Amino acid sequence: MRHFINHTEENYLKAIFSLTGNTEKGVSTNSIARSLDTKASSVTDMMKKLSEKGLVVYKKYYGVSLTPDGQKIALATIRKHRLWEVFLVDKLHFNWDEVHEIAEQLEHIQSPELTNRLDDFLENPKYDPHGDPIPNSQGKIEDLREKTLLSELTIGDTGTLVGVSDSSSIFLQHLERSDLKLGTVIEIRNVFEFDRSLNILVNGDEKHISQRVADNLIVKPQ
Amino acid sequence: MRHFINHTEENYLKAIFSLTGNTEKGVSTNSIARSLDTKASSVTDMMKKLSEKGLVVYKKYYGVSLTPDGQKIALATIRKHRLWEVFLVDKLHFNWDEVHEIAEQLEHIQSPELTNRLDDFLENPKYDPHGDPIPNSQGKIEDLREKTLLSELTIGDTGTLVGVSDSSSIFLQHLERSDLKLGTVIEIRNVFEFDRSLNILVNGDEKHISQRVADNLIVKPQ
DNA sequence: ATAAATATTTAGGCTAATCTAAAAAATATA
DNA sequence: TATATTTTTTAGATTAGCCTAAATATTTAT
Repeated sequence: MRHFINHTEENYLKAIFSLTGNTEKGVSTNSIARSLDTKASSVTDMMKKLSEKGLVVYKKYYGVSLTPDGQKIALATIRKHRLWEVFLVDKLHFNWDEVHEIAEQLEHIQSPELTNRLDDFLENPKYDPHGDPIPNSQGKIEDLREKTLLSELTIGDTGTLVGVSDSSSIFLQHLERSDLKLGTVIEIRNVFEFDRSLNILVNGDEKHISQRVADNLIVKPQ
Repeated sequence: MRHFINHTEENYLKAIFSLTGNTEKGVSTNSIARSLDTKASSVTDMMKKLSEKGLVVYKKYYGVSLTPDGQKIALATIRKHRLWEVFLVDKLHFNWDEVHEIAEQLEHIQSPELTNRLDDFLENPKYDPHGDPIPNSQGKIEDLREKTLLSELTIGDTGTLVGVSDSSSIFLQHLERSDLKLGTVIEIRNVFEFDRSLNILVNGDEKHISQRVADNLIVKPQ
């Protein structure tokens, strides 16, 4: 039984997917509302609808989780989003901090054929411009990279920046000003106990970054 | 005063634009309804709305026409549609009969920057895969080609196929089967008075086509 | 010029997605 | 454990876009 999924439903499914993370238990109504900038009562309404469509498991007062079908749609949407981001950066030369809003629109274009051809055109990229892995056409995410947060490293350690946990343009622009891009090699020179801020060596220059920043940098240790 | 224009409104404006053609007078409610596959009463509702937004001139019972603002939006939408069609055919290798539906979705993506960068990426094409001219970023259509319908030519005349009046996939697939693509040179060998059907020479082969087909082929005479 | 046919608008409803405010359930606290 | 706080759901409205059926205006035909 084929369901037609719209824009709005895709956004709800995507939000539930990312809020679920690795945890087992259901996602709260409030957290979904916060993440989609809407009200809890609207979320409740939508959960009833998605539940009837068999895309989420919803029990009153107990939060929601995705069914396999719901997960498939969420992953397909994420796949589209990330592929379009690659297109925007690699082909149209947008900066990595400019692509999110546009990809939010493009991710809702319905045409599996388009998505797969785009994937081929881009030469089947494995990661988007923020280092997030791109699900394959089966919806599977294969991310074999060894990675940790920069804030987990200690003095003397070196890592290559392979991703960011926060893709907001304000954060990405902040990184640019510190010369930090994907692929940049970072060495920890000092960690200050007081506020957990750090001195790092980037392209031969020593810089000072806050814990907040270090917490959002994903690195491959060397 | 910046107005937010959505998907639906863009479709109405586009429909009015193409129904207007070169004529002076307003477009009828019924024709808009037919072209958008909706009801006349829905059109009336929308005309009131668009009229309040200053995008159409609407007087009860007298049909509608676009204001300069409305025309600008219609042309911007057409520009996006045609650029995306070029992308789909030239870069993703879709056939010219497969791109319309997808472009109908892509044309609503809101980002002037995206449109202009796409234009540059495609090397500023002047025509889409069906030979329709692409408005520039100012919304101006510059089509200096001398052209007529194939059905206007007479025996012995030769023309190059530069466009089609009907972009439906059924028609385009029909053309493919007769070896007719943009750029194909066509010579009129015979016109049959009875049904205005014709014999044409295409790539050294003589073919027979109906008047209906000839009426939808736009050629540059030689 | 009048009647018939056609086109358009109005009136009143429907659905999806949202909202606010009130009610109910779950959780935290004393 | 009883009460207070927080979270979630329900109830009832709202808006956009659409619909049908009825009313009205325009156009065509006699």
